[in-house]
Amino acid sequence: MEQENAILMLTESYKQHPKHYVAVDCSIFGYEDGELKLLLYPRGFEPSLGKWSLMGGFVQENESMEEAARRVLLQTTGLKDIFLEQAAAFSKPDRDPGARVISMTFVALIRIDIHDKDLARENGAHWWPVTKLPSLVFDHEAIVATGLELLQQKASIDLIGNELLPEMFTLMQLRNLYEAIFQKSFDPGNFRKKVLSIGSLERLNQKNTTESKKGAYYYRFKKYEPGQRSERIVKFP
Amino acid sequence: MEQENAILMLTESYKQHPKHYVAVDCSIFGYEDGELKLLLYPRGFEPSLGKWSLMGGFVQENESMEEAARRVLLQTTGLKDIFLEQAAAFSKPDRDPGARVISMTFVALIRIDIHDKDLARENGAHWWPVTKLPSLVFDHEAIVATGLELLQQKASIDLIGNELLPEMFTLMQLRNLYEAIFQKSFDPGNFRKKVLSIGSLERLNQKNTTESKKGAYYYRFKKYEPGQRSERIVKFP
DNA sequence: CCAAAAGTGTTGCTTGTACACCCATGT
DNA sequence: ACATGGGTGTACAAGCAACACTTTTGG
Repeated sequence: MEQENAILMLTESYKQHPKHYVAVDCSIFGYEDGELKLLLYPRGFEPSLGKWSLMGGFVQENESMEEAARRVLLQTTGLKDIFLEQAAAFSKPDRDPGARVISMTFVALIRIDIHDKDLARENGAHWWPVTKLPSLVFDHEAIVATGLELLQQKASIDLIGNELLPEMFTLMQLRNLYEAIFQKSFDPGNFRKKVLSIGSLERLNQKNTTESKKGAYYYRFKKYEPGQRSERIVKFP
Repeated sequence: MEQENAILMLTESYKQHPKHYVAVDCSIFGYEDGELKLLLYPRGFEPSLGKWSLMGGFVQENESMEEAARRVLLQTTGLKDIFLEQAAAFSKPDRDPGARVISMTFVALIRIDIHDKDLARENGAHWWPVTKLPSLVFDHEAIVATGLELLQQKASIDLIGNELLPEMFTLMQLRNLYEAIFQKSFDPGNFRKKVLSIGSLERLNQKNTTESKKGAYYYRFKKYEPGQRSERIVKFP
């Protein structure tokens, strides 16, 4: 602690403290076939070589944790400028049996349809439905659980589909996404009214006729306009 | 990244990565004289010796970040078993000019009336009203802002007074606390009904007569009983 | 008596929910 | 024609904000 070594009062005073490996681990969520999915990798090195794992990497000297996470995302999905948010830190000394590694975890949301599938395949990546996850390395199951909670909390105030759905989507697709996130079903009529009342969606003049006979209007998220912040907050579920 | 060095496939593979100083910084909130206050310290070593700072410490080899934060809290306030929660990580490479330090930040809530005032005085600690904070070292102002947001969010679902008020308190005291946290005023009648509807307070048979002529019943938080979780969620503000 | 806080009641508005009901159309 | 999803309307309950009103008692 500081007071014990106040005598030094130098940059030197940092030096008596230990340094640690610091990693970022990303819970990468996507949405496909009506299911919320998580991108997992067979771990590429010991310990636990080959077991399923979140994608992660070590924080380098010249980068922040966010930058490290973006680097990892770019290297594994080919995507930049994606939704990425800090979740929680995991720091039990023995959480990684290979070495003492402190891990900051992130939640990323991506559109499965536009990520680089070749890059993912190269790394042995696989999309797992969140309802049927395999057992994971170390404490990664707890990390995912925390990330999923954050996602639900986020979705309950922000209307997040933008990050997970294609550019244009029907309200049924948005509802299915929310049902996948919250693992419960919503009344179609009420969901429609709730979601439209927020005012952040705009209806297009095209219809999707593949999922119903009548055809459903496509919607998309309005471009974010500063100054015109959404007043109305709607809580799910 | 992992795949580049899959050849190693050894614990050795960690070794090519840099290590970092990892610190914990605590936003310690208390409540006194109708104001929400933050505990600050004059920094004890260079750089920025003497400037106001959050209390922090470095994570040691054998402890988690939570343990490090609890150690810091114990050393500076004499309190253990207090409310402590992870907030956010701050990791810009140049955030601390003395060295590259990655900081995990925590929010702590304590009852000012029971903390060790001698210990605090010894370290030069001072309680500052959150509405009149001095300028802080490095990025600590951003850390406090994040912590305060977390506190407000917490208070808007959990009814937190337990951590900040004395054992027994009147509803007016609780309301004043909430007004200090949210920096706005609440209708006394509505606040009373809202807060009692949650069902986590119990009325005692004693009255406080110092703050009003009529006298107001004291309340306290019910002991947490597992199984009997509060169903009702009430949102503030 | 009066000011000030304690405590209760009333009213009207906004939301959420359950559910009925018509529309359009591919099979 | 009918099943399926699209889309709208209604009716009721719940929750909340605003505010009126009554109680108590020290000064």
